[in-house]
Amino acid sequence: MDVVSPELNSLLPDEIMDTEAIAMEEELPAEHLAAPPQPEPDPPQVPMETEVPEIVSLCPATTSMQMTSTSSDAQSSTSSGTQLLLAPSGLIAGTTTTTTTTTSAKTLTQNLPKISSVTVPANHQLIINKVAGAPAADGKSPGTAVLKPEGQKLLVAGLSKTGQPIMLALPHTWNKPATTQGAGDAKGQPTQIKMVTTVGKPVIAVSSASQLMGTSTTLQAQQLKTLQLTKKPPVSTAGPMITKLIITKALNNKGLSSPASVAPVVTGRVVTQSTPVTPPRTITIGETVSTVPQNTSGNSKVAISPLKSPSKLTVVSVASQSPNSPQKSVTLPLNVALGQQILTVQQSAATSPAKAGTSQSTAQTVKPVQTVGGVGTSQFKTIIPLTTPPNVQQIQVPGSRFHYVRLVTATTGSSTVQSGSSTSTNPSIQPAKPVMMNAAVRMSVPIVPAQTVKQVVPKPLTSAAQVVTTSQTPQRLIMPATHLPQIQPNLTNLPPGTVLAPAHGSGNMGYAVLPAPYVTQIPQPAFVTLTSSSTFSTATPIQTQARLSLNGYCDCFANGEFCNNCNCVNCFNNLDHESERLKAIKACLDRNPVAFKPKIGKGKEGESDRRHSKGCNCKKSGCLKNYCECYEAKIMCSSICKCMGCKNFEESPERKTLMHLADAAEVRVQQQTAAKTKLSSQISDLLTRTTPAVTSGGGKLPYTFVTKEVAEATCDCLLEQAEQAELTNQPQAVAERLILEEFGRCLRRIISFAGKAKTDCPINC
DNA sequence: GAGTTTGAAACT
DNA sequence: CAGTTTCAAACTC
Repeated sequence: MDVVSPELNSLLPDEIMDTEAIAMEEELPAEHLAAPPQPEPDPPQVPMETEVPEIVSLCPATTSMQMTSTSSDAQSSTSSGTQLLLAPSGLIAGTTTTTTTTTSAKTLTQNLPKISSVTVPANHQLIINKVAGAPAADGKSPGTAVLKPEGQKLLVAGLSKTGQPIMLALPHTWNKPATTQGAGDAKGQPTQIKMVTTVGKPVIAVSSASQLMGTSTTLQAQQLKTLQLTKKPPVSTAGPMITKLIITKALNNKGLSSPASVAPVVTGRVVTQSTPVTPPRTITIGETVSTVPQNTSGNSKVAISPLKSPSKLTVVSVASQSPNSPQKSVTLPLNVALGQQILTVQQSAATSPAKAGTSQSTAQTVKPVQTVGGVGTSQFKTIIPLTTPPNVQQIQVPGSRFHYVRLVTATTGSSTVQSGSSTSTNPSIQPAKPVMMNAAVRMSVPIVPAQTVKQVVPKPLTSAAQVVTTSQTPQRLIMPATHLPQIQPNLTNLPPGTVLAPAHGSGNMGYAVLPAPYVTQIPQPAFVTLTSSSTFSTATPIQTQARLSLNGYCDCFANGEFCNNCNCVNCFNNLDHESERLKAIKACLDRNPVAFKPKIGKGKEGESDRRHSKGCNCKKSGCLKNYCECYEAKIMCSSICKCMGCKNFEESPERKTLMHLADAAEVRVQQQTAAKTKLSSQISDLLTRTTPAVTSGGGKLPYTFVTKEVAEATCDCLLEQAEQAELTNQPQAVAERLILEEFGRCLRRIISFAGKAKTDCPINC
């Protein structure tokens, strides 16, 4: 079924729709770590999947994101991806039993490298050593890195609460970045992935290869746990490259055995994000675990390092609607998080597992979002699994940073099905929840800008996903009006940057990703549009005035955000002009594929080593004014800058002086502000207190002598006192005391004058 | 607050 | 790819 109407397709950037454009094989030749013994033609790639340069899905259950759909039109496979399954051999059979029907997944399981040993250190890390001689090392393509039999290690961290280890499959391509690193330990040493799950700041490190830039993990209640890792190879490579490692953990609810009794099977998929030149690559690692139905996952949190991206992402899973078929694996594409960092993953218990699938029409309440480790909540992204996953469709726009989620929640049974031609023909949709066209409302939700990662998420083609495509409408959240009272409050409560991602297949859970501006800007009433009014003004040409708000000059637009509280005039960068906005986005991406990527990226060193992605081009400012983007970002210019007369480098005395002065000025301003605030409150309080005490005199009250002039003079005295204290380097406590003493003297003088005035002129002079 | 400067992005 | 134009923010007065 089509998720995007042809009209909409025309509006979307090429990166979105042109699945052929991003052929991962070009730069990242498909490498099957566990290649089938016999050369097998790759199945036709699904458009959205092909956008992913490399998709590795080893675990059938977890690959449902791309392959769960069993309908005839379901996506075929992810064969192009490198695949490596690192799991005890005996567990492999269990994985095949779960769900997947794709051939690639089966073949993968047949050729999984065997793990020779599993080491569980005390720090919740699991090291898996691959057995030598794994069939994966054939080296299908020239660029293929080969797992070294002797030491390919996979370090899995963060054992789930149930004790199930999360294992990461490490495709041999993982080593590729290492080869280009130039580090001494790049070659010859076993590649090791470390995944340390700490509440505060998760760290995922890949030894000897590259540095991970960030991670994001989403756990789908009861059924899946996905983890995204972002890896960035050394800068020395041709261009910035970011690899995302997605770990998907599928939990089999029916499993009654103890958590420890069943070993998890891991599949992996790695997405490598790179510059336009370098196609992204994705590794997804999934884990199929039989667990106790109730919350095996509990509230597992995976903190992810807040890396370069200022936007952070919080992942919160909500109780899913009970799947009718627990065995059905539900995979949730987590790459919706894009470049955003996921800080928290909260996995909630399933509500009612035994509930019949057909009755799950009502949206369940979204659990409160839990945010961990961040201050600027406005920048946090939240992934909240929705309870109506079958009705959630996610459309991601690779490279565009914009991701769209279409939610089609179940409506009443009497509701009629959408007008679209595609859905009615699909028999699989019939049992699914029909969407009332007249009553349904749609919500437009452009999703989080992928700042660093070219998103690769297959179109949700599952039968459950309802297509209410009214031709020109862009990707939207579609919800029945009757459910809005339930859903909207949830959305309202969502922290900015909520991520709603769909569940596929039997999907019991959906996620939505909403950037903060999208949530905050759009008033809820405006957020919902009746589908009946499908006349979305797509034909409206972008007028001159509109262009002003939709070109790169607008920071909001450049940041992939809606304008909010801006001073723009005739702004088109809002939901009311979605089509125009999409056109503008497309135009921008056509001109510059990385137009929506953050300018400040990560350097080759640690996280703190940020640097401008393109470098500045300053000529007159010496890179010591805010004209310079590097200086503005408080980073030093790098070798890629083309500035002239640059003084923004480490040893620059001008820079040091400037920084020192700036710091001193800032401190001074803060102190003065604090002092003023405190004194102001004290004066106000004092005047309030003195009011009743002096009213009996019949004369002019003392505080009436505190005229504006007197108050200003008093403040001058106090400020002078503060400055003197500062100049003499008095401690703050002493300074405050001096100021208060001065204030006391001023007050006594005022009172004294008031008394004199009353004496001299008892009759209200 | 108006005018100038500046550099990024768009445009050619 | 280089030069020019446009634009909005930074900066100055």
